Amino acid sequence: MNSISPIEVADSPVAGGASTRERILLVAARLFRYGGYASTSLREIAKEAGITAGSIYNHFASKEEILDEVLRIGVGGVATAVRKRVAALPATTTGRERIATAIREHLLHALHQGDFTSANVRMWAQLPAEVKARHRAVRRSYAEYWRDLFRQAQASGELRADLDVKVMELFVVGAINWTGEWYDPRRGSFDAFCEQVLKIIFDGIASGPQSAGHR
Amino acid sequence: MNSISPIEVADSPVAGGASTRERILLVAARLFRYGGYASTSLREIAKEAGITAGSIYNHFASKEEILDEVLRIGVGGVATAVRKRVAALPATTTGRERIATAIREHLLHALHQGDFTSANVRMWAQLPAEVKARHRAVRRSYAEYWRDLFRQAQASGELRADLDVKVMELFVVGAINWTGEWYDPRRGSFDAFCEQVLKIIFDGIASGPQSAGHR
Amino acid sequence: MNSISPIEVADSPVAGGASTRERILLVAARLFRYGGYASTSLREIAKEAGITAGSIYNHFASKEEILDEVLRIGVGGVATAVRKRVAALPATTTGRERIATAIREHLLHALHQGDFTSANVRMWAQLPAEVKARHRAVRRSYAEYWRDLFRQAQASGELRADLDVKVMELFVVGAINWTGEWYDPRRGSFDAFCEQVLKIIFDGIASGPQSAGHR
Amino acid sequence: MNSISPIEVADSPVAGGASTRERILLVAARLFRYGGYASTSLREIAKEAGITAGSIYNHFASKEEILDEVLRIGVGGVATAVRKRVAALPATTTGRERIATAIREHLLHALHQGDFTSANVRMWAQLPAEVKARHRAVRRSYAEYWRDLFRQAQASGELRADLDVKVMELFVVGAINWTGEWYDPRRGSFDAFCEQVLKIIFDGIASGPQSAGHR
DNA sequence: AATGAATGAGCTTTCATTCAT
DNA sequence: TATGAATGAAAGCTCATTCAT
Repeated sequence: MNSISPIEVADSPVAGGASTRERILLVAARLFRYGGYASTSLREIAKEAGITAGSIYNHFASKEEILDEVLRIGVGGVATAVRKRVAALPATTTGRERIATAIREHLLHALHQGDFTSANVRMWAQLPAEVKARHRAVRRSYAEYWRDLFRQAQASGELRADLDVKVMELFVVGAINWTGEWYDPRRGSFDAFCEQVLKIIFDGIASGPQSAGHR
Repeated sequence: MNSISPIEVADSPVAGGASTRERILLVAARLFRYGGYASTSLREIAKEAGITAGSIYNHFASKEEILDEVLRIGVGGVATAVRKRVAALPATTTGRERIATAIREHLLHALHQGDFTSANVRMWAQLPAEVKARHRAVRRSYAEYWRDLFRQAQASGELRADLDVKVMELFVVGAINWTGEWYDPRRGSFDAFCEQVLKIIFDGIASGPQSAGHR
Repeated sequence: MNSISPIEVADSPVAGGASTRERILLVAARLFRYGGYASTSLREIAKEAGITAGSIYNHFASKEEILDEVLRIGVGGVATAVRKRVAALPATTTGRERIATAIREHLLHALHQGDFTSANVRMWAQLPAEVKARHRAVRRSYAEYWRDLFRQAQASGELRADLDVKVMELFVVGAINWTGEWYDPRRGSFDAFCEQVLKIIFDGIASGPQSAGHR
Repeated sequence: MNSISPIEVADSPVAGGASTRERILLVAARLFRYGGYASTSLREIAKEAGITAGSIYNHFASKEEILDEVLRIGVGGVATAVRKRVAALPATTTGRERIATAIREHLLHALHQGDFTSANVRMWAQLPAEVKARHRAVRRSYAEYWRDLFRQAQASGELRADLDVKVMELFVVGAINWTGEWYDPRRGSFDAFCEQVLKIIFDGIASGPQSAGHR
């Protein structure tokens, strides 16, 4: 029923060339991102998509269906891209480099095709329970994917043994998701930014090799 | 007009002993946190505070004034507590330990008196511009405070010189703010959690002393 | 513009063989009957007729035109059938038997080709004034026809002289129209049912020859 | 929760003295009667009740709740009145006179406090299934009450033995309910009208003592 | 301080109707 | 003929806010 792949949608610009359905989704993602779900009205979405509110119903059965689609693309897009990129690495790639690749790819999506991903991150906590329920599986599976990356790297001795895998995953993925909220492309190249983030994550902010948290 | 200090409010339990005004704020913070601003109605707040919607206007001039108060307490509470705690450290304390202390105190607030802080974090990005404008000063000042902590520690050689101070601050504060979204007290003690987070931040997740991000 | 005779439509089954226009009418009559005019949407009619809403306008100029057609067939069908049947009676037929025949024929339509007739009965009172105005003539003429039947039978001494012809007509026709709302073919044969109704109408429900209503 | 007895409401005029809740009900009953449920808008009801649409929700939770109340009063009012009146008859009253009394009382309600009763009669068939389900019990119980009246009178030989009790009840009650649709008080006194109806029901329209339906 | 009824603007959604294809 | 997308006017309902009591 839904032949539009997440990536295609995420890639296409808000240009007039897009189909009405796509235009609605692009506009909705942006408005949801900056205004939230509840305070974005269908009239607003319609207006920016160049149609009237009633016409939306020729493409979506309800406001919630638009939300679902935006959420789906939000996680789906990143998850698919990350998995694909990591899978393409040579078999000899170290666990650490796998994680670095995943982080780079995730950042790329969160920052460059940001509306869907950011809308997802920002809205998630405040969505009605039933909506969350419909998307929990995909999210959980993506989280599990990351956890595996960490687990394997830890097992091979590349990651510290004194850290809980769950905490690492939640902290790291949460942190890089959140970069979308403050990243400013005008401050430097994306690649340079990426390397800074990777340094912090892998080696920390401290200069020396001291242990942290001692009192 | 506003005689309630942030800390008092943040400390007081939702107990019936609280004044009506305080009860409204506590309830509002919780509802804003989990449902967002737009989808939380005054009737809902009133109901949970044990009064009717009209009565709210005996304590606040508008819904937005409640929001303002919740936001103010949200940042104000943490900022004041962190500053106080760090200021109480002996003059000889290292920059690194100052930062560690700040992180611990911030986490304590974000996790244990969470509604105001979390509501703040979650809602911020989606607030109307004028609302944000009213609170930007406090937020900026708090961010500046952190940046100074980082700057000083970097100047004294305790933090890596190859990292941008701004990126460090935004990444670290963003990351610890976000822990409020996934931290689960049932998984272990707060102190243990804190130490894990400090380890990651200061020394990273990698086991060895390699440099990160090399390709 | 309207080449379909009422009877043909009323007789034809909902079979796929019917023309699109006929299918629309049959479906509309049924939906109007069970759901009323206002709450039956053109999309609903279209769907059950196997087309889309827009296509209806190739056959009817408006929803109201469909209504008009359904109403026309509703009274027209019964009226024509009753007149024809009664006219076919031998000249010697008594007034009473004429009325009995009319009742039987009317019941046959109201019960066996029920959608048009029942839709008519049920909707009439709640139709907008202008719609009613367009059909009042036919209805009035049919009512007048019945009133004549009663008048003649009363004149010939076959009906009681102490009853107002208008009251008789309205009461009797109203009552038999209403049978469509509760008649259940599973409770017995149509003929048996007819005879019961005729008994009540002509001779009443009382067993003896007492006068009614004395206090 | 609902302290207004059906009778009180049914009796009170549309005067400004009535409470807002009552005014809404009176207006709604009238509009439902003449326009049906679906095509009567809350704005319309509100306007005639002298308030705005939103205010209705201070008194009713939904449009359907108004409908429920109107329906409840519609059957409840008549049923209660009829039962009370018949119960007040001396024990020696004949079955026939009991039925006559019931008919008179029912007509009184259907014709003189007509909006609620007529709205009920007219709308019933076209109501959504769940609405009907909520009111079926009361209706059924009232029908059963009538059926008992007929049964007893038939058992005592006062009603013809060759008629089915169910058919009698449905035909008679349906017919007198329907009088509300055509009764015109300007044509004569209510009492005179009643007596005509009673004559038809008990003794039929035929003048002689012939049996009906012979061919 | 608190209430409950009222308001008016806004919301999502439905619908009859139009029209290019 | 039929379609699907579009429109604009409603609809039922929610909500922040006001105000007499």
